[in-house]
Amino acid sequence: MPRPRKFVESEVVSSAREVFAVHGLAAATLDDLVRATGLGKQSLYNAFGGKRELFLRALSEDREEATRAVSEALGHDDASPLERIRGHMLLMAIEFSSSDRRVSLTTRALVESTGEDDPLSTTPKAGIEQLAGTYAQCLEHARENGDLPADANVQSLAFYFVAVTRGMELLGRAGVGRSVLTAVALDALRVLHGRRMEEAVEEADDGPSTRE
Amino acid sequence: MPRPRKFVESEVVSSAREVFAVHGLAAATLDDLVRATGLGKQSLYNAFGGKRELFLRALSEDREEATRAVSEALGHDDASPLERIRGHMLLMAIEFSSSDRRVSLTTRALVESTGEDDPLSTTPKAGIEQLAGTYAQCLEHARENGDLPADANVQSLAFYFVAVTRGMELLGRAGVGRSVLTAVALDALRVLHGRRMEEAVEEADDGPSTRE
DNA sequence: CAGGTTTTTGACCAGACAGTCAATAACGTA
DNA sequence: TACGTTATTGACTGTCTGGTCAAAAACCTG
Repeated sequence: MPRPRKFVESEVVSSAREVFAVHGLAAATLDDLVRATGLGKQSLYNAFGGKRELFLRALSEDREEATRAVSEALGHDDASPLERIRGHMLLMAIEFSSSDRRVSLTTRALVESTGEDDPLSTTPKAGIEQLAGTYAQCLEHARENGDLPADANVQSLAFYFVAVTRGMELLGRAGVGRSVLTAVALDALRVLHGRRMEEAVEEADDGPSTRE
Repeated sequence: MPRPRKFVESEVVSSAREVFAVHGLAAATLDDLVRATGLGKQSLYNAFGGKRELFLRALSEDREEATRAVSEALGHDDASPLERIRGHMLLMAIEFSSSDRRVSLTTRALVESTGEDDPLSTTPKAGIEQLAGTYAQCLEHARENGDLPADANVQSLAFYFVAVTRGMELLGRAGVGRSVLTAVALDALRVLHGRRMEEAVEEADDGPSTRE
């Protein structure tokens, strides 16, 4: 009997996520969100509770999507584990050098968080650990395959890849060019292969210096 | 004959930098700055022009200090170039896992910037390139020493180290523990050495998993 | 088709915030 | 010691923001 909602919650969260990815939590105004989602202020408030809560929802979605993306990229067995990681890192290089001004909500939350027990800090931390777990799984397979030395520390390597990815995101935001980012990704991968310098060279598509 | 200032500009910038490092540009209120610097609003305004301009000054200082720190760490010839980089990365691991809630203004500026031509974006970009230049110099020495293969791409490796450092900063902010960060740093360094797994293990001080 | 429940709408509010103004104070010099 | 210059002080302001309220609307069921 109650009046039904005119919106789909997940769609609203998606739109909000877009806004937050561009502006961040503090800089995004409620009006930005109202405009982007199409809902009225009060409806937003009824459904989510406020700007911060909405951000938290968007953050969860962001985390889920990131985890899913990495899981998929590393999960297919169309290639060896190491090749999958390679493909994934190269894809990230391309993504992070796209010109849109988006920043992952994980990074945004981390930077805007006010304390270690702030959900803005704990959620990203959990996300990072989950992501690292996904990498670790793939790396473990590689180790079992003999593609990685038996004494490889799969755990720390997993966090290493998360760190590199985060760093590449920031460099991309700074406007560092695609070729550099790709080279960085290939450098990062060399940790897994020992010394194979040639690869880094053959891949870089548009020269090693940044556009300017 | 004019009335002299009661403050030293560089000290004010330093205090402001502290505030911005904790809160960021948007979230820092003018009152925070007034309290931290000891100046009145109007004095701040006279001397610098406003919050944003003050941030830009602090950002410059941040960039200079970062560059100087890396230059010094990589410049001494008390050790081989590669050993210097190693020492530096391990130091970063420790620094980034300290519990203070500071974030480099470079990272903050990048995240809060609104466009690629925004000084909040261009300054960090220049800083990153300058930093990469410093790394490149050190790596070049290593290459000349024969500590690096002749075909090593010193340029991209330099950006690689900047990226890893940035990533470690973010992980530290998320509360990832010192041992993990140290292990990450050591993993990152393996790019330079080929495959030497043992090092990563012997160095990690308090176990490879994060505290929780 | 009427009633109950919830959403929507749009006006409203109190607080905070960056920035300004005008008056006062402090200094060096002449 | 008086004057000109610049710093300081503290009160002021207009705007914007997140959040709230109350009335109207929409839907489903009985």
